[in-house]
Amino acid sequence: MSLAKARTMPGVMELLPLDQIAFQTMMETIRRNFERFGFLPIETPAIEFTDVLLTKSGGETERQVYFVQSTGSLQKGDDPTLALRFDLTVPLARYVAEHEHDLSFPFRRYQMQRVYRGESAQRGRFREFYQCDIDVIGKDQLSVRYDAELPAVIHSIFRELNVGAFTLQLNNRKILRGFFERLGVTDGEQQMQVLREVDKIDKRGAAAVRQTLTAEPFSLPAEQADAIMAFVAQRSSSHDSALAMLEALGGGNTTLEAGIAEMREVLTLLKALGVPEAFYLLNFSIARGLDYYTGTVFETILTAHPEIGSVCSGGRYENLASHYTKSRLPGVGVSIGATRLFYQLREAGLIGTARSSVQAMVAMLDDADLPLYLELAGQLRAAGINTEVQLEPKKLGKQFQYADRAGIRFVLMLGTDEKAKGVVAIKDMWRQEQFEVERAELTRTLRVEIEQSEAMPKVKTP
RNA sequence: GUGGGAUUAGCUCAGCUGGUUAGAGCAUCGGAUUGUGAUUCCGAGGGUCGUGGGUUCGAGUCCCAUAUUCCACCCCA
Repeated sequence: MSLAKARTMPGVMELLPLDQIAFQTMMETIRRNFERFGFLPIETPAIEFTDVLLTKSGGETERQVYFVQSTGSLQKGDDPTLALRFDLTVPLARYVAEHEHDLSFPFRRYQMQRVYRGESAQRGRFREFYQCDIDVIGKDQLSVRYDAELPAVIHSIFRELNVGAFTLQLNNRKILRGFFERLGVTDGEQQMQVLREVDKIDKRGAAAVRQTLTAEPFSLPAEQADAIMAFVAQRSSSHDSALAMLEALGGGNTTLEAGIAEMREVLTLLKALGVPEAFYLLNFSIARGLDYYTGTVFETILTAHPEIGSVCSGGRYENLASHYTKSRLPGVGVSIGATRLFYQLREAGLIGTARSSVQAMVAMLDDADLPLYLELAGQLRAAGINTEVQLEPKKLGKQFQYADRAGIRFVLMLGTDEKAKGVVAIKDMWRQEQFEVERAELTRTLRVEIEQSEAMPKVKTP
C-alpha cells in the first residue's frame, strides 16, 4: 500500500513551534495596541451566505471566492449558498447592519481572523491568511478626525514590532479626483482607471505609467499626462512641506478643496497625536486599487525594505453597508496582512526564531526519583514558570540535546550529588554555564534568571 | 484568465556532447567507558531520476503528452 504524500495545498502558511511562538508574539503586539487605542474585539464566522459576501464586488473577487457546499447539496447539484470570507470588511458591514441597534456609534472594532482567497500561488501571496483589521464606523456621518487616529495606531504597532524605520504614506482620493477634474478628466470611471495606473508608479516606474496613460484606451493628450505625472511625483519631506504641498495645489472645484481640507486636518491631528513627523509623509501617487475608498488612503512602507511593498493599508469609505441596510454608515479602516507581514519580515531577516514558551525542563537522572521530579515541577509551575519534565529515562546527553533543539533554556538536575547537598543544579543552555542553588531558593533564583532573559529582545535575529 | 521556467535522497542541488552498480552538502539514526547538548571523529540507512509513451544496442540526459510546482501580468494583505 502506497502512502499518501503528506503535504499542504500551496498558499498556506504552517510553522514549526518556535516560529509559531514568534508569530503569536507579533499578533499579541498588534492586539495589545488595538486595545490600547480603545478598539473592541469581535469575531465573525469564516463561512457566510454567498448573497452577503458577493454584494459589492463583481468579477475579480468572485473569481477568488471559495464556495462551500455540503456533500448532500453537491450531489443534488444545487448551487452553493455558502462561501468563505475573502476579507473582514464585508463581514463587518453585514455585522454592523445586523446588530445596528445593539451597537454604540462610532463603533470601533478590531478583528484578527483568517480569510480565504483563491489566489494562484506566488511568493508572499496566500490563500489562507490572517488579517488584522481596525475600523471605525459612524452613523450617518463620521468625522475625518478618525482618519488620523488609525495611522497613529499603526505607528504605535510598527514601532513596537521593532522592524526599523517605516513611513506611513498618506493621500486623499478627493485630491486626486479633484485634480483630474480640474485637468479635464471628468468622467468618474476614467478617473478610477487613471487612479489605478498612477498607483503602480512605484512598481512600474514613471515612464511606463506615462506610456500607458497616453496609449489606448486612455489616450490622454501629452500635456494632461505630463501634468498628472508631475503631480503624482510629489512627496513631502516634513510636516511643513506636506502642508505647503497642499497649499500649492490651489483650488478650482469642490472635490479638490474638500480633499485638501481633509488632508490638512489629518496631518495636523497626526502631529497632535504625537506621531513624529519622520514617520509620515504625503504621497500623491498613493491611490489604492479598491473601488470603495472615497477619501483618505494610506499605506505603510518599511524604509529599509521598499521591495516588500505596503505592509499595512486602508482608507476611508462612505456607506459601508448600503447593501444590507438603509442607514448610512461611513467608516475608515486599515488592515494588516499578518501572514504576509510575518513571512516577509522573516525573509528580510527582521524576525528570527523565538525562544520556547517552555522556560525550564526537569531532567531525569534516576527513574526511581520520578515522583521527586514531578514535585519539583509542581513547585515551579505554582510559581508561574512553564515547566516540562522528562518522563522517560534517557541518556543525559540526549536530554540536553532535546532541550537544545526545543529551545528550552534552563535544565534542572536533581541527582545523587544534589540530593546529598540539598541543592538543584541549573544548566543554562544558552550561556553554557551550570550552577547550583539551594532547593528552597530554586524558584526565586529561576524567576530572576527568567526575568533577565525576558528583558533581552523577545526574538533572536538569526 | 494570459505568458515563461522548473521537477534527481527528508531539504538544497551536481550529473559535461546519451554509455557500466546515480553523487555531494545539510538533515536523520548509531558509536567514541556507565551524570552533560549544539562543535570534532568514525559508521549506517535513505532515490522504480514527477507520471505515461516514443526514439535508440543503450535514456537521469533527446522527443511528445500529462501532472505538479514556481515566477511574471492581473488583482490584492
